[in-house]
Formats: sequence, structure tokens, C-alpha cells
Amino acid sequence: MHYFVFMGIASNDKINRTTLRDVAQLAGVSEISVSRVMRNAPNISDALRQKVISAANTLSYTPNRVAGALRNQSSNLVAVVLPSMSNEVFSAVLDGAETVLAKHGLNAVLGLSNYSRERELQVVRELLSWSPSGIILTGLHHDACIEGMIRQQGIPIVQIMDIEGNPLDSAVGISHTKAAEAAADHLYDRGFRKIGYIGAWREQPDRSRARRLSFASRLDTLGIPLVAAKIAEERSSALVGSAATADLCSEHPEIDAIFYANDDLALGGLFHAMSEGLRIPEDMGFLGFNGIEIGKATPTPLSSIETPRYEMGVRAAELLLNSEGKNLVVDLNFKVFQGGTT
Amino acid sequence: MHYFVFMGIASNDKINRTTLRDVAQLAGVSEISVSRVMRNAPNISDALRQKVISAANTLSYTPNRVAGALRNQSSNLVAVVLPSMSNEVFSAVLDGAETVLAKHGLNAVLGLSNYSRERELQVVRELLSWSPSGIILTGLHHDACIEGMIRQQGIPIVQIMDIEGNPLDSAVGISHTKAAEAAADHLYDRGFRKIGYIGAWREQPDRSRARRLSFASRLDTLGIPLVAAKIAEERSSALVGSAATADLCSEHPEIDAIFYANDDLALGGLFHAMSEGLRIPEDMGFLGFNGIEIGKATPTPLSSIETPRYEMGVRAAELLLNSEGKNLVVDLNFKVFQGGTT
DNA sequence: AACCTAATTGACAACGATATCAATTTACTT
DNA sequence: AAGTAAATTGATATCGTTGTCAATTAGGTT
Repeated sequence: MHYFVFMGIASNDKINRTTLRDVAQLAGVSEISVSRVMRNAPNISDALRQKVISAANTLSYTPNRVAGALRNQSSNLVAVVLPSMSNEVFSAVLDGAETVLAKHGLNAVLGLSNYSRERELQVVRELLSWSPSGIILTGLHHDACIEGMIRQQGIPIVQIMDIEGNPLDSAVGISHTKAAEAAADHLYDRGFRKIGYIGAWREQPDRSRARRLSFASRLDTLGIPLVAAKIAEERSSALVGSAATADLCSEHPEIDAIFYANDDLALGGLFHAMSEGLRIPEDMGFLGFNGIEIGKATPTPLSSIETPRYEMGVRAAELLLNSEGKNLVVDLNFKVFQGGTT
Repeated sequence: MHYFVFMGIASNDKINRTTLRDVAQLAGVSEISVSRVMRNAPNISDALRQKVISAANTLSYTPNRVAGALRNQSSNLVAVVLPSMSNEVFSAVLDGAETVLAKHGLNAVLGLSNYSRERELQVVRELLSWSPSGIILTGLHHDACIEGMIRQQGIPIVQIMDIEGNPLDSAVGISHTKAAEAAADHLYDRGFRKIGYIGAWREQPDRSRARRLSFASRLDTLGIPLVAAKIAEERSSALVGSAATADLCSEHPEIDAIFYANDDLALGGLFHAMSEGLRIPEDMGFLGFNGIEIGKATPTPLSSIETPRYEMGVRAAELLLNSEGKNLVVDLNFKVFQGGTT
């Protein structure tokens, strides 16, 4: 008895897995014929197919994808690289992508970059070593090496979230510029004139920074420059949003509405205002970003820019599958949801 | 020019990837030596190591894990099978697991079962065909075939979420029975006597059903039987919780507190009560389950049974890595968080 | 019956890494 | 200096599948 050790996980000797050979022997045909039947290759007689299928069933044979991938230089894996999982945005994207991929017999291998360029590079390198048949990246900005690495594999790339920039290949997302402008316009239309902004966590991902800048510039155009922007140090959360809102309001009592980098922050702000007994939206308006479900259930539903996160995952997966339409940029629609907070 | 087609994704011919052989030639050593250096195998002279490393760097060589996995009959992939991604519980688990796995050079391959036994079986079969070095399953109840399939691979299994039952191997989770009893006790201690329960979506996952039953039985013991339980048809969400709460309260006006299957539902209930102008917790108490972050930021923080979801993922991954300690059952602690709603 | 095309089946090599065992070199003893 | 053990390096076979091309069989024609 000896042990296989791989990367820290040790396991007992494994019973030899049933292979094509076993099935072939039982069925009395060649291995390659079994292979063909399993893959539904053309030009197989019904007789042979039957023999193989029944043999495969009795042995409950499952093809070894590792071997197949080695031979084919390509697997049914799709690499999905996201910055983090602790953000409902990305889990929704992953959900959408996985759902579509699964329908086509593809499996998602997950990599988290933690918003770090270097980590992302490392993760991509690792995932590429699995000869995935496609890769989904988040955002348009990556380490310079990444493009070359992926191109060398000749696999389709889909970048998600952002579409303003130069995609490596295809991209699905929304225009954060337009979304921010729509936010500014909405607040203006609703009569707010002294507007603040709250973000968090060094504005990771950098898309939120882009939004803030577009938002501010739009407010300038409207003649009501941003009163103040506060970027909390911590990761986004309702509690952080609550605290930041309290701070911003005390520092700038004139502010009559706040646009937030995301709904978690915005809900925190909204809750803060409710605790303070403010009238909403008369005393203070709140506009979030993403349109998460819970924001619709608050006593005063949270106004927010709704983004199609799940759909983004779905479309990303679909783009991978239809590599015929290359270099496509899919601009998904966001929507201004007017709850009761604006 | 011809095409590789695999499972619906077609890609152009790929430039030949750089292999061990290329590195070996450049370094003037044998392939196996390169392999050893790359894997940090012992008994390698510094001279050789240097030659190899510099050659590998100039070629920017990345080992092909597919080939390695085939030879080793084991990969650095870990199969993670979850019911769904549209539930913050599972994304937190995945987050925790991925973080630990990544530290050890392992990659997570994701499979979603959609709460279906058959789908889960299928997914497991698929993932096993990648010779993962371990597998994480959700819950303790699976198709009968699953155990055999995994055992055949001789890889460690960790089941998460639940620990009450017969784990296949190791398990990490909480005692849902005890958690439900703690919930009942807490409500009793806080003076509530007419208690209701709200769940959703056919009580998927079935753990929530187990909780409801333990909860009800504990209330019986306390001499204050459950007034009513309402299981909404739809998937859990704050809106559903809101509606269910409204219904339950009008059907049973005597109810003075509600225990929810999860925080989404509970927040919905809380928001409903706030809209109605109820005094909380005097008129109505609310107790959630999971302790999600946003519940701490509401004007009246939501009381909830806090569950260690992220940690569950972490511990699950750690258990996989330390397969020496087999058949471990890790009972993580839940905690009754008393916000202001009880 | 001889012949030809099309359909079906199979033999073989290859994908890239690594376990095994053998060969070589080095280091150390006496 | 000879001998032995230890460290280092290499040759070979192998993991399970599938692309390529060759071989066989079936089906139809004249």
C-alpha cells in the first residue's frame, strides 16, 4: 500500500477506474468504437451502438475527461475569474453563467482575484493550465501578460461588467458612464440640488470610481456640482453605509440626496435616516446602485439603478458558446428604479 | 486550417504550447529533471535547478495540469457541489472554501444541483470525471449511487451544512435541531407566547424543514405550541417574507412573534411591521436565521440565529486537506444574536 | 460474378507529465 | 586508493482518450 500525494491531499490507492478498454472488452469491440459511441460520433451501426451502450451501462462507465482533454488539447471546463464572492453581484453573475454552461455540458472552474492584478494573473495562469475551452474575466483592465497567455491558447474570452474600453475579445456589461449620468439626471429631475456621493473600500472595483467621476461631471453640467464625496475605508456593507451617511450629513448638512456606489451602502444610509426620523425623500433622498431584491421590500423601497447581473452571466456564457460572433460587445440595459427614496 | 470542436465551443488551431520538452532542450537537461524542478522534488542540485528555472522563465512555461492529472490519476481540482448560487449562504461557503483551497494551490470546480437529487448525481458524475482530489457536498442526503461513485475514486468527501445524520466521511455544519431549540428558548425567554413560523419554497433545502419541526416540538415542550406555520410557495426573498407575514398576522392576529426560515424572509417581515407602524418588539417579535450583515443595520437590528457560513467553507476545505483526520464531524457554533426585534 | 463506392470498424500514435527503476556521479570510509 | 553508500540524473513506460488513416464489410451496378 502506498499513497498518492498531490498538492497536499493524500488519498488511498484507488480502485482502477473503468475505462474504455473495459467497456470495449465487455462489448467485444474496439476501444475507439466505444469512444465514438460515447461521443455520438457519426457512422456507427445501431448494432454496435447497442452493444456498447449496454456494456457501458453495466459497468456504469464514465469517460475520463482528463484523458480526453489531454488528447484534444481542450476541455469542457470554462475558467471564470471574479474578484470576489462576497458580493452578491458576482455570485449572481456566476449563477447565470453556470446555469448556461451546465446546459451545454460545460463546467465552471472558479478563480478569485481579490481585486488584485497580480493575483488575477496567477489565477489565470493556473486556470489556463487546465486547457479550458473559454475564459470569463471581470472588467477590462488586466495585467499586460494576460492577453498573450490567453491568446496562446486560442480560446474565446468574454469580459464582463464593463464595456467602455478595449475588450480583448467579446464583452458584456453596462455603460457605467451612462448609468451614472442617468443617476444624476434622475436626482436632478426629482428636485434634488445638493447631492453627495458615498463609496467604500478604495473604490474597488474601479468601475465604481468611473461611475463617481461620470456622476460628478454630469452634475457639473447640470449646474449643481457634487457637494461632497466620501469613500469609506472598509468594504461595502450596510453598516459602513450607515456610518458614512451619518458622517457626510453632519459634515455637509446642506446635502439633500446621496448617490451610493451600491445598494448595501445605500440601504445602510436609508436605515440611518429612518432611525433619525428623517422624512424620506423630503429631507433626504437615497439612490443606490444594482437594484438588489431586498431594497424593494423596505418600508420605503430604495430607488436604485438596476443592473442585470444574472443576465450578464448568462450572456457571457452564451457569448463563449457562440464564438462565431467574435468581438461582440453586448451593452445590457440598466434601469432607473424609482422606489420611494427619491 | 481546421477546427477543434468540443462541446459546442470551437476555437482556432492553437499555437503549440510550450512543454517540458522545450524547457528541457533549452536547459540541456532531461524532461524528467525539469518536471522535478517544477514540482520542487527533492534531490536536485542547485546547478540543475538554476538552469531549469531560467529556461522555464525565458519560455514562460506553465505546466499542463491535464497531463499531470492523467498520469497521477488525481488533480488539484476540488469539486464543490452546491444547491444554488442565488443564496448568500452558499456564496459565503464557496468564498470561504475557495480562499483556503487557493492558498494550497487547489482550484474549485463548481457544480449546482438546483436542489435536485438527480441533478446532483449528474453533476457529481461529471465532476468526478475530472479526477478531483476531493469533493464537497451540501447536506447529508444524496442519491444512493453517489457514495459508491465517490468511494471508487478514493477521494475525501466533506459534507457541509448539516451534521445530524450519517456523514459519508467528514462533515462540517451546525446542529439545526439545537439552533431551532435555541430559537424557541430565546423567544420564550423574551416573553413571547404566541409564536408563528414562516418558511418558503417548499422548504428547500430540507434543513429548514428539520428546523421548523424541532422548533415546533420545543415550543410544545415549553407549553406554548406553535400557533401557525406558513410556507410560502415562492423562493425566499424579503418581498415574500413581507407578504407571508401580512397573511399570517391577519389569519392569526394573536401571534406576537415569528421565527423565520432565513433572514431574507425575516427582514421582509420586519419591514412589513415597520410600514404598519407596529412597535417592535412590543407588538411583534422577529427572529431570523443566518445573521446576514444587513440585518444588523436596520433601524431595529434583526435578532437572528447567526450561522458561520464563511467559516463552514473554510473548515470544509481544511478538512479536505487534512484527510488524515478522517470521518471528522465538526460542529460549528451558531449564536443567538439579539438585535432589537426580540 | 466481378466491380466499385460508401459505410463501418479498427490499429496506431499522440497529447504532456511523472512513477519507476536504472545509471551515473559525488561524498565519505577505512 | 579502493570501496561503499548517498545523491543526482536519466530512459522508459504509462495514464485514458481520440485524430488519422488503413482495413474491412455492406450495398448496389453492370
